[in-house]
Amino acid sequence: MSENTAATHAARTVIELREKIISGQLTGGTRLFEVPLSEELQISRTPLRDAMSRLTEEGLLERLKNGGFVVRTFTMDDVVDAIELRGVLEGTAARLAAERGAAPELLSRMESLVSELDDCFGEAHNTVDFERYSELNAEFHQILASLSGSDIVRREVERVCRLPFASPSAFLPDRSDIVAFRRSLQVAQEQHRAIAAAIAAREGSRAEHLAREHARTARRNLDYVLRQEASLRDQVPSLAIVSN
Amino acid sequence: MSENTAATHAARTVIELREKIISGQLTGGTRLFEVPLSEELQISRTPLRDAMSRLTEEGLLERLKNGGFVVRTFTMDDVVDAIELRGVLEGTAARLAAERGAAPELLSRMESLVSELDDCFGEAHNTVDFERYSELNAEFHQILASLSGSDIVRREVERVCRLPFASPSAFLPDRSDIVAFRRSLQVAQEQHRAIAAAIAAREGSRAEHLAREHARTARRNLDYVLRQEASLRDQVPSLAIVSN
DNA sequence: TTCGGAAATCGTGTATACATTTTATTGAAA
DNA sequence: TTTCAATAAAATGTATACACGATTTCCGAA
Repeated sequence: MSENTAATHAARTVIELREKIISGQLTGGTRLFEVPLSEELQISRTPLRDAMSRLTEEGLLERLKNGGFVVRTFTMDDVVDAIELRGVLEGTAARLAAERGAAPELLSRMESLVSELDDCFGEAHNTVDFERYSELNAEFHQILASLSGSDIVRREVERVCRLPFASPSAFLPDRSDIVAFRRSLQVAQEQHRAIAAAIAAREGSRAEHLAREHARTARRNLDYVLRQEASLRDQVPSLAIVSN
Repeated sequence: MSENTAATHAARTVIELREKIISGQLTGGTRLFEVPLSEELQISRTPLRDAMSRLTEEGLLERLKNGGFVVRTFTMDDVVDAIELRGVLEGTAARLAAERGAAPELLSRMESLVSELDDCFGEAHNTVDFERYSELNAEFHQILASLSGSDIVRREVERVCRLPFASPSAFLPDRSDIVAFRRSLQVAQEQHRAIAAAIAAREGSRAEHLAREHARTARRNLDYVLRQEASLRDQVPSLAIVSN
């Protein structure tokens, strides 16, 4: 039982339904009928509709033409495209930050994040503090989204990152025993460093293309999961939402 | 009774509120209180909330932390950034269409649109069929969004275009007597031709940068309106939503 | 005067009954 | 058998009453 202590029924229902969709319990194309679902969730139709509407804003549901909601269907192509799109948008955030100049506090925070990320790699070859890396990585990307000072750009970057498989943390490999994965973390960290440096040096085009390539690290990990070790797929929570 | 014959009260209210927001009648930051607004619109709170939720999906309203909705505020910086973002996203659509290959029917439709757009320019120097140009231009951009075959990309391109000032038709100048405007139409049309050619030739990078530059035509027109003839601003409907 | 807190007010959250539309079913005629 | 229309059912649309929470107001005490 999830001890879900949100203020309102609608907010709690958003969390419950989101969890069921992301986990694959509610599969793409499933229509959500108000009456049976509200009975199952033990709330009335009013907060349920509110919750479904918010999940539509979030991109997890779609409205049907003549009323009603369905769970949005995501294919593996969508995953690839969403990652590409994150790269494009983060690249734009990076380029604009470089061209227009980044806020000094944010830029220096980004630079110290790079140092802290360095510290996640231990002396021994295959020790990495994943939990810490993951947290810092999330903050790095969040700052990148804000760094250009454009609300419009930040908003759209954060929007695409809300899709579970397009999030910067979606394919962070948590198994340092796989050589390819450990190396990809090191490559990604070098990209973090280069992105921060390019922005600081006002090198817009370089910053943009670095950020794009950085997103492709996620795609590379995805490809590895799918091609090299298909059995891994079921262990990647981000992919539970994807239709087969 | 309003001439607005939508099926449901909610749908009609979406249209009414959208119109009031876009026209500047409801200014950014205005909070929409449910009880008085529902009385004014002569509907109950239920369809009103539904309508406001849909307008939030559309990006015209925002949800407040403790409930309620406000009209989203747009600054002139937001207009510039949204145009830039449209360029980035249309550029991505163009690049992917080139790299992955465009559907033949769509590509040939795009090519014939280029021809039809040519025909909008009359023999005489300053005659242009604006209405037809505007329609064809809208279809060109709609096809561009779809041309990569990626639903994710198409969806996000169309999303940013939904902001009234970021639409490809937002700053189509309708006065051929102003030399700078007439020339900008001709430049834009040459860009249409080049974009279609680059996609057909599978030149991804060229297609991307052409589409970006094409969006900057809108920005150039915007700058002209603001700097050269400030008095024009009130005549541009797309800018009514922008705060002063 | 200033601060704290109780009470009133304002506004959204929720449940529910009923209306309307959409979709499915059924049966008769071609 | 197929098709169409009438009808039943299912599902969403809408109104409304009441609950709850947040905010503001106002009064009394320090």
